[in-house]
Formats: sequence, structure tokens, C-alpha cells
Amino acid sequence: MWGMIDLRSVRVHLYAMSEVRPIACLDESPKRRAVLEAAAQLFLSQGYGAVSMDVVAREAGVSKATLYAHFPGKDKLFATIVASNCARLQRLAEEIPVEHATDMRATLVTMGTEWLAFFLQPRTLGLYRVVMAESPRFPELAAAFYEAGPHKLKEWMVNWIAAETASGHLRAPDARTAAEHFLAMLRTSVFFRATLDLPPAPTDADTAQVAEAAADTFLRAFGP
Amino acid sequence: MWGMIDLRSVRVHLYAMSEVRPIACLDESPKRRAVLEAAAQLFLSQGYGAVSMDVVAREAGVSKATLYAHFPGKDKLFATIVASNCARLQRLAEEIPVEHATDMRATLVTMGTEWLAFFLQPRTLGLYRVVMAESPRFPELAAAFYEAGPHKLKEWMVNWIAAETASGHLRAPDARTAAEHFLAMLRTSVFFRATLDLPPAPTDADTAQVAEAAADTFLRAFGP
DNA sequence: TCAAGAGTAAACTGAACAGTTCAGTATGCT
DNA sequence: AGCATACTGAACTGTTCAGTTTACTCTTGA
Repeated sequence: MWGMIDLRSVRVHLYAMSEVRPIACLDESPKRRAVLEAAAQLFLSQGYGAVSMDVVAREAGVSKATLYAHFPGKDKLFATIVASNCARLQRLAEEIPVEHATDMRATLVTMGTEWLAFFLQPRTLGLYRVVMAESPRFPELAAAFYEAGPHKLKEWMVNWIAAETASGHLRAPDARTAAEHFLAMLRTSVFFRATLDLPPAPTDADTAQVAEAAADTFLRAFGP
Repeated sequence: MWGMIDLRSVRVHLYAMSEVRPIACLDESPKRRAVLEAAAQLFLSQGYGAVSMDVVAREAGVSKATLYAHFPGKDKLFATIVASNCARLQRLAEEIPVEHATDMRATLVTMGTEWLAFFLQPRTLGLYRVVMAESPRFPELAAAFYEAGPHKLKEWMVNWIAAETASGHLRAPDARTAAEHFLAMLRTSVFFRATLDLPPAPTDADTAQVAEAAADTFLRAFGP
């Protein structure tokens, strides 16, 4: 066995304090906030092209003039929405809580379940969908998305696996590949179908089952 | 070891002859073909919204009137393009060639390399991107895409793994999970970045390396 | 030779949409 | 009171785009 490691209530801040900027965290103006909320909801669920500025204004309960007073144009508004949602991704990767974990399998299952649940949130899926669809038009947004989310998460896991291997809880000489594979095994057909918005929507049980299966295969390959 | 299995030149037709329909394979009309080709190229690289019917007509070297004589509208043209490209996916899954394989690892690497190279083709990525982006507007296309491609491929692999387990070349009692995991491990960050169109574009060496890593982890977990 | 079918170029229609302008209102500060 | 700031609602401009129509040109085959 790989010994009991208790990660209860550990909060890892890996890239903590590196470029932490308050991305429009101040509720500068209630109208501005209303616009941002409405636009986020619309853009992430319907995509860039399908949303008109008239609808954003109406949905935000704001006049078009006010909308254009706060944002210089549709593209900038979209970029703001995407950037602030990338910041959400980054928070997940920077502040990874591993709680109630009693052994390696439980730790992996906990991490996997939590991350997959996050990936499967409509907001996260919507962000992925819209960034992917608009990557030709907004390549810098695609890069920002990847950096803030998948990349940061992977780098965290590479370091974690390397540390666990060093302490004998895992046997993964190539930590990078092991991390890639664990994260990839969370993105099975459940995730794939969700990206395509195919019913039925995954349940919590599905999420847990995928994480457990990933943990099991991972430990078969990289357990000590 | 798992014995030498020679799969040289084996061509497996798993779902052969189940609903094989010639989806517009007849070159009915040269103009029609020109429209289909131009539209496919445009839709798959730029998305539904970004492509206008004027551009399709110009690019196909055809008048708009002719275009509308062959297709009742933009949505139908788009649906036709997507459906015919789904048929391309389905051919891959129905007619899986495993060649030059001398042992289990080589077999897995060959399959993995070939599939991943297929996934990474601009056309395939474009199809995925466009189907994903338009899944709210065309949910039936998303379902068709998933059925024809990922689902068929997965089902083939489930059966293959079950057979190899039965004959002692693998030890994967849960063939479905094993198949999910092998296919998932082909979709690592190389694939993820490619879906977002982030440079640099993956090379053949990248593809092969990902397939090899997937095969190694797979065999660590499910080798006999 | 002529009629029909297929195609073409170009103009056009109606709707949607990004973005602007402006006259007027509400709030709050000095 | 006077003034500035923020906002509204509605009209307006210019553009893009799906889809239609018209008048014209080939080609072909009976």
C-alpha cells in the first residue's frame, strides 16, 4: 500500500501571488455589472454571433447608450467576459483544495470528482465552446483560456505527482505523462457528450464514477 | 509477454453493412459537387455564422441562383456538409485497418497513431468545432456526429478489448472502461490545444509520441 | 432550327444588426 | 439654485446577409 497520507484541509497555492490582479472585482457600477452578467449568460450559452447588442442591453435592463458608454464595442465586451471567466478557471488551478482524503485512491477520486464537476458546469462548458468556436477570430482569447485553465491545472498536477513519486506514494518517473493521462481520463465520453450538449446531462453519480475509474486505472499504471 | 499476434493486413468491418447508404456519393452534378466542396472547406474552417452564401457561391465558381437551385437554404446546405463529413468519420470506425503490427504494444501504437492523426486533421477538428459551436441550433447534427464518430469507434474498441482479454492478450475485465481510457489518453493536451487552434500545430512526431505514451500506460494498467 | 434546360450576372428586397445621436429625466453634490 | 454625471428611449445610419427575381447566354437533342 501507499501509506495513509492525510491531506485534510490542505489548500495549495501553487502559483499564488504571481500576477494576481483584481480583474474588475470592484462593483464599479451596478449598470456595468448588470451588463457583464447578462452578456456572460448570453455569450456563454449562445455564442458570439448569435447574441446581438440589442438583446444584451434589453436583458441587462439597460439602454444601448449606456452599454456603449461602458464598453467600446461588441468584441471588447466579449473579450472582457471571456477574460473574467478565464480568471475563474485560474482560481481553480491556483487554489486546489484536497479535503477529506485518507489515502491515495481517495485523494485522486476527490480531485478528479471536483475537477470534472467543474469542467461539466454549463458555464465552463459554454466558455470552452465559445472560445473554441471563436478561436480563429480571437486567437489571443484561446491562448489565455488554455493558459489560465488546462495548462495551469496540468502543471500543478505534474508537480504534485513528482512530489508523490519522490515520497514513494506513486511510481511515475515521467510525471508529465502521468498527469496528462489522469486528466485525460477524466475527459471520457461523459465529458465529450457534454461538450456537444447531448442529453442526458451527466449526473453527480456519473461524475463520481468517471473519477473513480480514472483513479483506478491511474493507480494500476502508476501505483507504487 | 502477450504473445505475437499478427494483424498484418487485417481489415475489420465491425458494423459492416449496417445502414450503409451512399450519402450523395454519386457526382450527381459537377456544380453541386463544387458547391459542396467549397461549402465544406468554408464551413469547417470558419464556422456557420462567419460564412455567407455569397462567399460560398463565389468560392464554388457558381451563381447564387444555381446554389439555391441545388439547396433550399443555408441551414440545409450546412446540414448536408456536416452529415457527409460524419459519414467520413463512420468509415474510419467501420473499416479499421491494423497493419504491420507484431505485438500488442505495436498494435496499440499503430491504432493510436492512426486515429489521433485522423482526429488532428484540420477537417476533423473543424467538424468537431463547428458541430460543438452549433449544437444549440442543430442538436440533431451533434447527435449524428457523436454516433457516427466517437461512439462507433468506442464500441469497436470495447469489442476488440473484450476479445483480446478473452484470448489472454489483455487483462481488462471492464472492457468499456479500458476502451474509454485508451481513447481518452489519445486526447491529451496536444489534442486539446489543437481544438483551440493554438500554435504550434502538432507534428507527426508529437502524434506518435502521444500514441506510444497512451499504449504504455494502457499496458501498465491492462497488460496481462 | 428551335425549344427547353441549365447556368449566369446583377440588381433587388426585407430583415437584422453594430454603432451613433439626441432630447429629455433622475440624482446628487456644492 | 446651478451644475455635472449617469441614464433612458427612440430614432437614425450604414452595412451585411439570406433569399428572390429578371433578363440574358450557352448547350443539346429532337
